[in-house]
This record gives sequence, structure tokens and C-alpha cells, in this order.
Amino acid sequence: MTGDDASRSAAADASAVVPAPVRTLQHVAELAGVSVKTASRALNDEPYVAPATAARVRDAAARAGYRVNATARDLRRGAPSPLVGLVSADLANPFYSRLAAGIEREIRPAGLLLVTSSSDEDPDAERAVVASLLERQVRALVVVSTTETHEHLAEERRPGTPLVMVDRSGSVEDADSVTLDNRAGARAAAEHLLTCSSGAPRLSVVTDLRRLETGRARLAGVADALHAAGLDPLGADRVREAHDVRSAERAVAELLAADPPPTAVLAMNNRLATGAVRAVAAAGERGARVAVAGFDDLELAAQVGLTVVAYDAEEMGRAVGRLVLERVRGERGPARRVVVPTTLVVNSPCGRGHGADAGLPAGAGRGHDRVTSLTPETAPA
Amino acid sequence: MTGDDASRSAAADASAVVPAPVRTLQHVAELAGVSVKTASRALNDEPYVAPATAARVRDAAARAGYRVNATARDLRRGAPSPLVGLVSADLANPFYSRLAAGIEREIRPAGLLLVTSSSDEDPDAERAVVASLLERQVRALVVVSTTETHEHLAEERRPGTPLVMVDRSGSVEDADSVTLDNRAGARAAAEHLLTCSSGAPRLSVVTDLRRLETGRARLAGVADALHAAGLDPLGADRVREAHDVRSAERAVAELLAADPPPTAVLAMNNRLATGAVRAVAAAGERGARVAVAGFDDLELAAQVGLTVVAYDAEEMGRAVGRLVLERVRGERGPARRVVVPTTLVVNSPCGRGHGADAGLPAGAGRGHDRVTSLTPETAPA
DNA sequence: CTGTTAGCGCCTTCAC
DNA sequence: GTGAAGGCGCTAACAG
Repeated sequence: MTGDDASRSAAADASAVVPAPVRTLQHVAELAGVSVKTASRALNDEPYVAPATAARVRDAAARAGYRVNATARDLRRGAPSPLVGLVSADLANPFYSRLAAGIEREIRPAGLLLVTSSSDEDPDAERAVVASLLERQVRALVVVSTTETHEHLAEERRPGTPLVMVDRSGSVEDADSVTLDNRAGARAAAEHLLTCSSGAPRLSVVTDLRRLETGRARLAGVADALHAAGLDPLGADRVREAHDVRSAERAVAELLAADPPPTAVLAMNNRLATGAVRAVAAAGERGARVAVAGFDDLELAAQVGLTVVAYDAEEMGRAVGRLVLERVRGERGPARRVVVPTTLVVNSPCGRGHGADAGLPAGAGRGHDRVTSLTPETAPA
Repeated sequence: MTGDDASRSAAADASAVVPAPVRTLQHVAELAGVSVKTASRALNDEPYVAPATAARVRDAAARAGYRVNATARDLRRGAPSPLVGLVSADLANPFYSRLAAGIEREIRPAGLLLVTSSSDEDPDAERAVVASLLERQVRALVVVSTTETHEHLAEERRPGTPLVMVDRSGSVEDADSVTLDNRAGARAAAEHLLTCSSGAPRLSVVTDLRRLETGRARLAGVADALHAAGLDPLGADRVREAHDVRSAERAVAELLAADPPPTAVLAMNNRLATGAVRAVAAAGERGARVAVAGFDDLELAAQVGLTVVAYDAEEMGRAVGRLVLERVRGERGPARRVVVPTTLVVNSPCGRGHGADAGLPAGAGRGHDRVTSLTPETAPA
């Protein structure tokens, strides 16, 4: 083979800064004039290696730019992979990214690595990426599932691979889950909006995919609030589905055009809330007064008078990370169901509505009216 | 060994839904009554396997819940790992998460997996995680570096592992890079703020770690603008360093308390801009009029009258992904330096300043006054 | 068509 | 102290 020669001559090339692409322990051993095993011992700081030998080996390794192949080592040792797979819908969404950040922060100290992938809310993509991660022998799987059912998670997953469902708890028997108290959060927001109106309250809602568990739970929370207030359930003309900022803006514009117009709008997630704020601001120019609330926090919510159902997404991620660590460390107990409480942060000046003439509710500060839902931190499965 | 027996009896247990934790090809082969190699062939759809045999093997694999160990396969095949490592400062920051999303979207179709990890702006953590990823044999490395120098990237990296520096181009000879046109972007924002003032303009700045390349470039852009306008360079009393929303809010409050107060404030990233908007809103209650601009886009920028230096972070990620793919596919050319242009989105009503009484600039829409910097998409190294 | 042998890079066992 | 053999799970190469 001329491979080695070619490599060495490339080392003389200006573009190759590093010595020579020697890679294996075998090469290091030859360079140091010892056996492979001795080289292995020296580099792993095992006892019973003569100091002089160890030094020679280390030197050879350094010159060769050698780096252990952790994959091969783990294979030989029978060690499980340090990879934890995360499958979410869209990493660009602040919710998922904070979640990922929380998971990563929690598992990194344990030497675990987070592999992130997106399903783009496409069930087939989710199945494919789950399969791919499983083949990569991920040590645990964290999934924000987009699918209606979850056989692909229950069955395809090798027994013993811990699974944590996030945001949407799903139906896998032995899977841990971390979800929000969606129903209580939405109910709190709806109740606030209903009491906010000066006259008879009329509530409209933008929601995302109703097929998802979260969407259904949040709508149920709204229904709770309406029922408790003795009001009629949401009519079809008071609900629109949207999935991004622009479609939400259009949807809310339509909702606002109803006769009579709503006194308040509730957006079921952060993207929809952004669209809603824009639509209401535009309508506000024409004199409308509409209170707005949204699920999920937004950085500038207080500044635009947006009331939000807030929660700590990164802390959710940390909770996920802790579950992963426990399972990875051998915890075999029954599935845990962690429900994270939400907090209503009231930023809309109540009774006055919200619009161009409402001005910046700077005086309201950023959410001193916090109402935490009473959901317990952890509930039994 | 009683391992198998124990496993099988566990299958009868209610908590174990799946058949039996048989894992290796060896087991499948035994189950199907064929050799390991035949099983391998059947499962890999190789030709020259009797249909009946193939069916038996597939059936056995299904019953056993077998899933190939892709890691072992790659080792044997000499195939490189499909892992791409990303080391960023903080995945919870929308900039990094959009970046990650862009990279992931671009590389996923090629079968590559993104491993994300955070350095938390800690150089030592960065070095550690880079080493760890390299040991995992990542196929390519994408780094948002927090370190001053980059020997650890230049040297420790095995020759042949492609490296893409993002946001901060660094000093590694053979590394590709994707960066923003920080200087032009900051200059455009500063120029806008300077011409915005009715009287003599006084500009103050909140910046993050000045040791970082981005911070320096953005400050240089501000200096450019001041120089071009014939104004004095920024005095030390007009600059504060901050690194998160709260410290930025405090810092801007201090800047606003100067005598004479600034007519405009420029925040050098998204977190600092959020803090600046809050501080200015609070001061606005007391009648101050201050224009605000920030580097990085924010969802609700238009709604709060925040002028922003915007750019497409996800597209940056896709550019990174494309570079990774090219290198992974064997492209050996010299380092590429991609510079992404920025766009100034003017949301502050010019000449009137910005404060509580400025109201929502809803009429200004969301950024119709876009000024794209003239930076070329790609510049030679 | 199918099985045997060998070995990817590394480490464990057990000799020397 | 050190080295030779063997094997983790899998698949190329070569038999049969």
C-alpha cells in the first residue's frame, strides 16, 4: 500500500499543518516500538507500564496526532453508546430549542451527547429518524411525537432503550413523559380574557393542529373557562387553525372581522401569538380594542401588552434530562409522568382592551400579575 | 449463561411488552437456522439469497426485534461516522438554535446526524467537548468558538476532519467559515440612529464580550459611522458590557442616566436588545425619548419600535450545512469564507425618538424600510 | 445459493 | 512489565 507514503508526503505540503494522518493504536505502537497492548495501557493510564515506555508511547501518539476511536473502544468493551437522541418538530422554534438546551445541560456532565433531529411535524419523517437513531444505538430516546399513534415507538424501539415523551405524552405504556399542564394554562388565560372585557365577552381562538394532544387539551381548557363562566362553547366561527406566524396573522384578521367582533383573542402557541399581535395591532389602527393572550412566553410580551401562559421550557428540558439519566443508570421503575405547571403573566391592561391607542403598557412592567396553576409537579401514571 | 432464559421469562412479565431482547445477527441467524453471513445478506437485500431463506431470516429478525448495529457495521465497512458535531455557546439562544435547525435540515437528507453541544462561552468546556466529539469520530465539526486562539481546533483535530467556523471566523488556516457582515450591519444601524436624532446625536452602546471577534467588528462598524458623520469616537462612558437580558437592562438604565443622556442606544445582540427595550420603556415613563436599535432580529421588534439588524440565521445554518456536505463528499479546495449580509429593518419612528408616548408604530408595519448591506455573498479567503 | 475465514480498532484474558 | 490470542457485531473476500 502506498497510503502511508502518500500521507507522509502530504505532510510536507503547506496545506497540511499536522504531521501525518496516522490513526490507529497499531501505528502508534509501531512508532513507539512496543506492542499494541502496551500502547493501549500507556494511553489509558493503566498501571504496570514502565514510566519510560509510557513516555515513549505518549510521545509517539502526540507526534502521530493519534486520537482514540471511542466507538471501537465501546464496541469492544460492550459499553453502551453515549448518544441520546432527540426528535422534535422544529429546532428553530424557541420552545424546542430551549428544551434541547435544557436536556443537553443536564446530560453533558454525565458524558452523554445529544443528537438532535427534526421531524418537521411529518409522521413519516419521525418514523424514519427514530429508526435511524435506534440503529445508531442511542442510549435513550426523547421524542416530541407528531404521530397519532405510537406503535413505531413502542415496537421498533429495542427493549431497554428508555423513551421519554415530551410535550405530548402519547400512548406508550412504559415511556416516561414530561408535559405541560395545557388545560389549566389555557383555562387561566381564557378566564382572564373573559373577565377583561367591559361588556359581554366574546372570545376567539387560533389553534394549531387540532389532531395534536396539546391542541386538544388547550381547547378543553378554554371550554372549561367558558363553561365556568356560564357562556356558550366556542362556535366554529370563533376558531381558526394556523401553523405559522403569517397564517396566524391572516386567521386572526378574519376572526376580528366577525360581526360582532371578538373582545379577546387567545393564541395557542408562540408563533400564533406573534401573528395575533400583528393582526390586532393592524386592526388597532382602525380603532378596534381587543385583548390578546398567548400560550408560550415571548421575550417582548410585556412590551406589546401580550398576556402569556408562561413556563420554563429549559427547566422542562432539564426534567427530561434527569429522567434520561435515571433510566440510563438503571432505574427500572414504572413510567413517570411529570406535569409542568404554567404561569399566567398578565400584561394586557384589563378592561381597556389593546390596540394602537393603548400604548405601551410599560407601567404594567413585565408580568407582576403571575398566577401559577395548581398542578402538582408530578402525578402518578 | 442464564441470560437468555432470564430475558425470555421477563417477556412474560407485564412490564415487558416486546418479545425478547435478542440483539445480534448471531441470534437471528440461529433463530432462522442459517449462518450469520446468510442472515446478513438477507437483511441487507443482497442478491443470491433464496427467497425462502430470506423470508425465514426476516421473520426471525422481526420476532426477535432485531435491529442492526450501525456502529459495528460502519466499523467493519471502514465507513466514516455519520455524526456532525456542533459546538455553540448556548442552544437556548434563538440565533444558535436557528443555526442548528438550518444545519440539520441541510445535512439530514444526506443521512448525517447533528450532535449539538454547548460550551456556555467557556473556553475549557469548548476544548473538552471538541475533544469528545473528535473521539466519537465525528465526520465534520462546526464550531462557534469562544476561545481567543484556536490551536486546539487546528492541532487536535485529526487531519481530514472538516471544520467550519461559524459567526466567529477565527484563525484556523484550513477551516471554512460562515460569518455575518458585522461591521457593515452595525455601521448601518449606527448611521440610522445618528440621523434619527432631531438635535445633536449622542449614541450609547451595550455590547457583549468585547474579546469576541463579533463584538470588536460591530464596535468597529459604530466607529465607522461616527467617523463618517464627523463625530467623536465612543467615550468609555457611552459603552457598557453585558451578557444577558437583565444585566443589559441595568447597563442601559445606567447609560440613560448619563448627563446629557443619549439620544439613541444600540444593543449588540438579541438578548441585549431585549434588555435595552425594557430599560428604555421604563425610562420612557419618565418622559425620555430614546431611539433603540439592536443587532439580531426579534419576533416582535416591529411591535415595540425596535430597529434591528436582521439576517437569516437558519439560512446561515444551511450555508454551513452545504459546506459540510461538500467537504464530506471530498471537496479538497482551499478554505471558503462565506459572509452573510445583514439588513437594517427600520422600525423606530425617526426624528421622534421612542418612548411611552411614541405609541406602537403599527403604521410603520414590520420593516418596510429594509437596507441590505452591500457585502458580497462570498469573498475569497 | 450458502458457509467459512478474516479483520475493522480496540480492549480483556491470560500467558510470559 | 509486556505480549499474544481472542472477540465485541458486523461484513468483505473467498471458498464450496
